[in-house]
Amino acid sequence: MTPPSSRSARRRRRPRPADLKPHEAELAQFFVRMAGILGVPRSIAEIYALLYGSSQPLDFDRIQARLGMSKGSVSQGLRFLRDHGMILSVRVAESRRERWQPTPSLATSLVNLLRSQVLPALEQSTPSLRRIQDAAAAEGATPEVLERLGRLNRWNGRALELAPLLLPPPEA
Amino acid sequence: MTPPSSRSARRRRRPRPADLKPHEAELAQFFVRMAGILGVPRSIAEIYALLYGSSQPLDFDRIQARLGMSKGSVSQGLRFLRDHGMILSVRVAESRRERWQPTPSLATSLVNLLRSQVLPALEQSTPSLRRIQDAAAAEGATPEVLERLGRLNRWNGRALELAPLLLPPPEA
DNA sequence: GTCTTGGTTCAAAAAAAACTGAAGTATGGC
DNA sequence: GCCATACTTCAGTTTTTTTTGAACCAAGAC
Repeated sequence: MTPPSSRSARRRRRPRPADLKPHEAELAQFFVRMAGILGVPRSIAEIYALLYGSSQPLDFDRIQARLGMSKGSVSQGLRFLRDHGMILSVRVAESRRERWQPTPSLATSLVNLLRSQVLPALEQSTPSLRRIQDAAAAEGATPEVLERLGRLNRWNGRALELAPLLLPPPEA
Repeated sequence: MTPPSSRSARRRRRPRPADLKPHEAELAQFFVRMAGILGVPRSIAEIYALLYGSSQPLDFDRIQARLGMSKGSVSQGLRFLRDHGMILSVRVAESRRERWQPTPSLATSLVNLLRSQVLPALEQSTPSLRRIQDAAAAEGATPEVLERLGRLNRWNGRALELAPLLLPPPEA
């Protein structure tokens, strides 16, 4: 996104008082960059990266300590990741705390994430698109414009049909 | 994006002093929603939508007037769309002004857009990912973590190989 | 029941992105 | 060359998103 600002240039690294090893920091950087493309906040990407590179599940306090972020951010980040099926909690008998680890398939996680962003937009748009096409027709738009709008409509419909096949609904 | 804010909930419509017909406004809304997913600014989506629904190419001043946005935004928006191969200019003999219209294939436009966002991130990441994997191995990470990192690495490589096939390089 | 632990919530602060507009530049017409 | 038109640039401002942290709540231990 070169001109107005830039999704790529954005998220200029404000160094967080984190306590990560160099390769952990680099992994975080990678996930932050990728997440940026979809507009997922830095703090969430950092949490995921930490868990992704960790040999064992981590609990709330450890995550907060290693990343040096607020309780609020950790809580919201974990909620987001959990809701999108990107992390799982395991509980050990001795402790009341939940311990988190990444879901086995990153691919599935990404599809979940995309679905959750794209589908609602598509659904909201369906009736709109039809109205737009009708209005344009009624107003004497050129065949070329009508064809463009028609294609938009068909795409929307096909995308909605295909979506459920990608993965079982929300929780899966 | 439910918790921190939301890419979907964001871009709450601040009504612009625009002079669009109802169906044009609705089309703009559609493109703004879709663009939001990829983090493309509202003003850019509005310009594209206006051109997309227009029966003839429009010039700079007309775009500015219809959308009620600043010269700066129109200029930057057109640059972005042009640079990503999403619009084309036609010139008529009598006038010095450029007149803009959408590129024939929206699909191609979208692929361009994606490429321009994803590719640089992937390229930047390649050396990083290898270092991360090595560092983790050297540090005695579990086989599970090493496997995760390896998969990341392979994906990155495959994505980079595939990318050039999607479409001829930058300008095309 | 009451206390402690393990979080969640949300209003306010901070940071980042997007937009504006006035000043600047480039190109065509003369 | 000189002027006017047609943009482009970018510092400053506005808007939106993200983060913080203190107050709150819930569940298990006692």
